[in-house]
Amino acid sequence: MTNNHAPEDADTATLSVEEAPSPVPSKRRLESRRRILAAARQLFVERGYHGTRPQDISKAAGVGHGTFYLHFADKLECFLAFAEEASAELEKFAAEHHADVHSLEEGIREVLKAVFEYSEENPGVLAAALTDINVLAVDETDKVMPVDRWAEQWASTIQEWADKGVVAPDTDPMFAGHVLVGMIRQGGAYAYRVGLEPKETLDKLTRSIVRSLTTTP
Amino acid sequence: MTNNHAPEDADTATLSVEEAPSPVPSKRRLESRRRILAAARQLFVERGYHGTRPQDISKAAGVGHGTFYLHFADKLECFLAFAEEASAELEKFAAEHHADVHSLEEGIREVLKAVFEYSEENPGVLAAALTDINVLAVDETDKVMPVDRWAEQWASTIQEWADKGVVAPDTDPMFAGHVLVGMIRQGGAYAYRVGLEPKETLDKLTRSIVRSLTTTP
Amino acid sequence: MTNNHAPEDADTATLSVEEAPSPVPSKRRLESRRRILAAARQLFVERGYHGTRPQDISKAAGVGHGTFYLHFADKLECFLAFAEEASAELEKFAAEHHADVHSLEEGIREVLKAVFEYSEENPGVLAAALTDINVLAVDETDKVMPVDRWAEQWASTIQEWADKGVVAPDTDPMFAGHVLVGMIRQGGAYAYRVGLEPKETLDKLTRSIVRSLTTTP
Amino acid sequence: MTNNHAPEDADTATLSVEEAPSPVPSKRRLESRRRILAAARQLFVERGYHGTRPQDISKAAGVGHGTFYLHFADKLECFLAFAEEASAELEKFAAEHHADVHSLEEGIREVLKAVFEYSEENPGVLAAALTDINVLAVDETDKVMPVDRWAEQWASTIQEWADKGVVAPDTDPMFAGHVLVGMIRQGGAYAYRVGLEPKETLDKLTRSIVRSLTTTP
DNA sequence: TATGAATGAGCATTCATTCAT
DNA sequence: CATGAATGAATGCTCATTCAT
Repeated sequence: MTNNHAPEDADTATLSVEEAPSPVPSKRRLESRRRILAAARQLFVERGYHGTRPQDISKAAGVGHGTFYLHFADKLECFLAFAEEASAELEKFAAEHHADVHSLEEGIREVLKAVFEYSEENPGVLAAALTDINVLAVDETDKVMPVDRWAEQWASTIQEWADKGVVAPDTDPMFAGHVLVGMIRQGGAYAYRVGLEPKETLDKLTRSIVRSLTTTP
Repeated sequence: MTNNHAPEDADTATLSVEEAPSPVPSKRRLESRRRILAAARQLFVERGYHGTRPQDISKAAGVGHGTFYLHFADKLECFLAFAEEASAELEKFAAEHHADVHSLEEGIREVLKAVFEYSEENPGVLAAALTDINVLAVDETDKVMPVDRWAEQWASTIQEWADKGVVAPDTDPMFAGHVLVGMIRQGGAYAYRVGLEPKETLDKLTRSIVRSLTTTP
Repeated sequence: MTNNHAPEDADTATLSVEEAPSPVPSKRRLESRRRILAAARQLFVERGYHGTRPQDISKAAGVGHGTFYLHFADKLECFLAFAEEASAELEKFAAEHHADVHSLEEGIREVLKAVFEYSEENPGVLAAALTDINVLAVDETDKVMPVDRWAEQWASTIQEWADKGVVAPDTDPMFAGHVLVGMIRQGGAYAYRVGLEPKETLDKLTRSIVRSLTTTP
Repeated sequence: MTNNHAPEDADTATLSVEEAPSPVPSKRRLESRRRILAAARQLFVERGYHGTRPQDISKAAGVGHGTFYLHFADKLECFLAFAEEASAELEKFAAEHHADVHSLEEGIREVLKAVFEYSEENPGVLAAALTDINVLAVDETDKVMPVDRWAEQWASTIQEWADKGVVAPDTDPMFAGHVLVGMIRQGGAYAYRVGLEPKETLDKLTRSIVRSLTTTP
């Protein structure tokens, strides 16, 4: 079908003789994609998925409308790329802010702090990126929601803590990861909406999460 | 609740002695609304907000397309009515399942049990009804999301517990209410997706929530 | 005029035994019609033909929506009844204001004065009533436009003047009647829009019309 | 004139060095617009504003429905473009037919002749183009009606005559311009409807107009 | 005679995507 | 590799009119 983007999933492209898919994505091409993603990010955050048209993105990116489809198979793919990007950024941000940690509480607080700082520097980005996929498109149940990937990351962190014995032994890391993401999401949204102090939000959320993971003997 | 939307207030200039626009909403009218809401519920659950057209609802309800707009000003109003309905049902369901409760844990478990039982009897309804309003329509920020109303209900329950001294004194009921809804939502969705046993889900969620609200001395 | 509206076209109703069309239009029926027409007048003036729905009229009249069609076959018939009413009113108004007239100029001035006074007492009514029928409905070419009836009235007045020899002998009364209505319409609309003094408008229009009808030897 | 309607101003945030949205409106684009306008003209004349749907225009123009909205923000804008076009055509037509003129009567006769000839070559176009804006859309009072622009053109012509002293000194050019348009409109419509000879119409109308503007000492 | 709930063809408009250049 | 004009199925909604009560 389309040739430049995705469809051939790594292993399937073997035979095709003509059209080697340009192994070195020319500088111009990369620049286009960068501009489109930047514009998409801004618009998805400002107007939401349904309020943003591919045309708007192209225009804001300063490229032709057709160029959009040179880089993304459709609107959803573009959104997922945006979500991915935000996710990666957050992870990097969190990694950089990883102070030395001596307790569970400190660890959680550090990560949350990174999340909130990222959110302050990139307002609205997380909220937009975590949008539920079911609401974006019907019958796309195969695709993985960004929010779930995030939960899985938390799960593995919790697993590490479990290995160290700092969380309650009856904790199911995967389940806890998802629950925890729910806490951050809903709690963060509420705090933002009512204008709660970042410090206070951090305190309250940390406390809730730590307690939900531990049991004092 | 209100549904007789009246685009024109129409004080009608003339004398008009009697007034009273429609004090008794006629059996036929009520039946229409009932059918439309029932169809809307089914379709919103099956296909989501964006996958459901007013026409589909009307057709499924067995009424004319125009009749839809006799009862709801627009699609969003219809969705909110559906969400409201589901919310009320859940509340009633929970109230009925209120066993005698002797501890915080027992209390939370009872409510969660009601929620999960309701969800089993009405699969998908809660997930649909809790859909984020920002994703439904752009610039409808004034409207209250069902999920927030639910959080507020939890908040008042938590407040009662706080008055009894069974939750940690440093608990902010409103914040905790939202956090708790996040836990249920995300945890419930995860459990449903991976097919976790209801009993197990209930145990895990109850444990997480109780811990998040208490601190053992 | 019409009461059971159109279907039996006066001469065709001879045989029908049952349903003598209620030769004495009950008081209630007349009252309904009166209310509807009054509401129609107000709305047609305020919002124009296309901006007014039969429902709006019924509601403003304080009658059921179906009642509208008990009195008028359709919206257009209702509009024409309104135009007719306005036309009759204006004629009556003009007749009452007929001072003794000793010259053509005086005669024209008197009629115009009546028209403007009527317009001041009934703002917008004439403008609305004179609406071009072609703009109201497609393929209703058989119906007579109010504006044409008005032109014909002017024509017969001009004929009288011609008989008295006060207008130029080469005047075609019918043509002149229409031209004159055009002058009043467009001139009046302009004067109203730019807020010209009534006195001044009257002077200017009278002057133009008198001149257009006479030739000084 | 302007037609590249740009719903979003879209300063596009990013750098964007080149700018210039579409300095040369591509041949294809112009051709599309031409076809749409031609189709619109035919349909507006044949069926009137309310009898013509954007879909009909697109279909008749042989373009997709969406293309219509690529060139006009909405139906009204398309109609106004049509009216503008007709107006410009008429003006050009009149300018070309400007014979040497030695008297007011001759001048008026020449212009009217041009108008009637244009109307004969383009039947119905003037009638359609002069449609009252209030009848097209409610609450668009800001837009200038073609008929008013025409009146203003007449006004300036009358002003020129006044400067030469060939019209009565008490003439208000602006008012007279509007009155005169009323005469042409209504008189022309009447003549067309009853099938008056063009020559005769021209004579009668010229006579009326000349007289309305002059006073013999 | 009156009602008002119901109707459904019809409307103006949008937008994700394609394709000729 | 890029463009932007073109597309047309689809959408949410209206409103003149009917008809069961």
